[in-house]
Amino acid sequence: MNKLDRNFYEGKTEAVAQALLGMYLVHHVDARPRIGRIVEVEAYLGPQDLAAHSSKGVTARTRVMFGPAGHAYVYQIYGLHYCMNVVTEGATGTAVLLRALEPVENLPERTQGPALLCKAMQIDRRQNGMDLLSETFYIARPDESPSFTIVRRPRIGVDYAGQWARRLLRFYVRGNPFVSRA
DNA sequence: CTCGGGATGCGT
DNA sequence: CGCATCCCGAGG
Repeated sequence: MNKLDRNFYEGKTEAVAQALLGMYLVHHVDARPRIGRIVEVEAYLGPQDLAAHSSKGVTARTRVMFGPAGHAYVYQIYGLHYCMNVVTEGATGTAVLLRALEPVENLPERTQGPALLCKAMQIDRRQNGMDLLSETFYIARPDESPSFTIVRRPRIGVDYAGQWARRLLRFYVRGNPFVSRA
């Protein structure tokens, strides 16, 4: 496994989103690595993207989105769930939401959906703002990855975002059983 | 300060 | 389709 470097995250958001498919998300909890293969993501393109939290500008909540690439933006939703994003580009308010994992090591079976992903990986507000170049929380390229086809679809749950809701910014691995809402 | 609603998941 | 459950961001 090869940990992704800063340069990877600084790429254009749509490209980074697609490149994250097949990568391994790793979180060491109690000295045991929880590992999942990323199989579904969504790109959020910055302040002009009405579906993105950064469309509200820089606030206490979106501060991390406007920070350096390669950090985790974790937020609470509906009062009880968490969702994790990877900040991209750099100080641009852009990010990629991680929506589903295929369990690889030390994970429960239910990892399909952004909140289940966080629950399985034990990710919550404590990980907000963490640098993904750390020793215990990072994303890595596996030594070998099976080839796959990427499917593009509209993002989930952003109907309020007008024309932005129609953009094909959700990407997933075709045929993978862990993709949410098949 | 109040208040409306949300990048979800689960049960009915 | 309703609900849990909390905090963000807007407005007074």
